[in-house]
Amino acid sequence: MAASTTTVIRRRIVETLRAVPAGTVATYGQIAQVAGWPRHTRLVVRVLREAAEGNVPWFRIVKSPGKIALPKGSASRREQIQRLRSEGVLVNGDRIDLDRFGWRPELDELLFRAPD
DNA sequence: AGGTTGACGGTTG
DNA sequence: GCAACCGCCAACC
Repeated sequence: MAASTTTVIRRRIVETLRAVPAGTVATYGQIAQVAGWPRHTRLVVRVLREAAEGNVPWFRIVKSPGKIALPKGSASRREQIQRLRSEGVLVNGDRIDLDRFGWRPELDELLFRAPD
């Protein structure tokens, strides 16, 4: 059976989400870009909402300025902050310093590269 | 088929 | 720094 294009894109997005290491955060746009579909950030949002149950680290995804996207006062927002802190990510109010905790896929490559 | 809806993002004032 | 505005695109009326 032929998979629709969006299904393929969603699969790539899920793969990318799973690649975000613990102790780091990625932005919605970043996930879309790394997945290879840079204009599909809104699809990332959808996938995230649906996969809140799946084995996807939904709590490691934040807005581009490093701010928590979930509505203030929501239980899910508190859960996200708690989960992030529990793996060592510093959360000041609703912001995270991306320079320190932002995911850098390039660095992951270094880890897997054979030493010179 | 056409309008609305978002856990968004870059740009602008 | 922030908020409004527009561009984006699949899902859902």
